[in-house]
Amino acid sequence: MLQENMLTLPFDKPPPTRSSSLFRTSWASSQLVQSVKTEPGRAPEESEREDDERDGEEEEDEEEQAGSLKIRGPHKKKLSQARLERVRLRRIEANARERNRMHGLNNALDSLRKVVPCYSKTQKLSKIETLRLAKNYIWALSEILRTGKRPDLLTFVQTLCKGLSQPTTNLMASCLQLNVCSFMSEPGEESFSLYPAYQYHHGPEEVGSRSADSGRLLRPSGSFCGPYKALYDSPSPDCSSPLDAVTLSPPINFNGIFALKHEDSVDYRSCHYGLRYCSISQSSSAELGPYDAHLRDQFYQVQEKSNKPFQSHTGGD
DNA sequence: TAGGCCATCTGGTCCT
DNA sequence: AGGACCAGATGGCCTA
Repeated sequence: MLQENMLTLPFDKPPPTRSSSLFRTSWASSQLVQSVKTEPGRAPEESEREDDERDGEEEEDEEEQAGSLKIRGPHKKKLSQARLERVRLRRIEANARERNRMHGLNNALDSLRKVVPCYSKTQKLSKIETLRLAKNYIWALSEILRTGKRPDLLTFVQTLCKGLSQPTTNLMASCLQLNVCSFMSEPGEESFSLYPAYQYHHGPEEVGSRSADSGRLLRPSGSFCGPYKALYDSPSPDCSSPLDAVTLSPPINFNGIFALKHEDSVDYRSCHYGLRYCSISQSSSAELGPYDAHLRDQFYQVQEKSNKPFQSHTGGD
């Protein structure tokens, strides 16, 4: 009965390997089944329950044989063999349901991953990063609706990256075909962080007040602020959770340089936002909506600004 | 090797 | 009673 239950685990997955979850599931189930079959090496609590159960049966037998009730004070209710089996079976079924439930949750997260602006089949966002990015994305879009202004591309990216880890931010940059190029900081040279959330936690008056060589200069380059500045003037969604502030990764410090990414480490075809720019770059303005055309223009502007220092940097060598 | 991420198991709680 | 949901514990895998 238990064996049968184990074999009908509701998975529609490839054959189990040692590293697959199905393998682990089957293994865990078989372990449990084995423990039910009172194999040696079973968990202590299992054997304890078996002992309780034996004791219970013996006591019941004694009572039946005596033909009278013996009052021995309060004692815990012993489970019959059949009931014990039922409890264990229910536990196995509950485990299967729980697995299904979590699979459903993961499927929903996968769906979410596909609609946030950074989707890569090869480098999946973690659950927490997916949720954070989705929150930022919703917030950014709602700000666009609220202000009715077109976003500055770089600021939009910064907004999306609020509170995200550095690897995720880098992935975002890759998805947007923007590569974070870190150059040697020069004294007095302005740099900015991809983490505007950080500035919120310190208040606007502190923005830009830190020295560049501290690696924490927070003010974005003014030329990139543009119409999307309204986003900075609004409360950050990240302010709601103190935990977010605590767990916020250190801001990336670079000199405000983005450059086109040439390596193909990310599946751009499946990249939601990147695809937009890929397709935009191959279209004429007439084929684009006003918003797409605007974004494309901004993208080119950022590209130009980004490549300038890069070219001068590499050209100087 | 430590830390992050993940899947799974498990017991508790709440609801039907 | 049983299912859904939740959070803690645990162990495996992967990467820096």
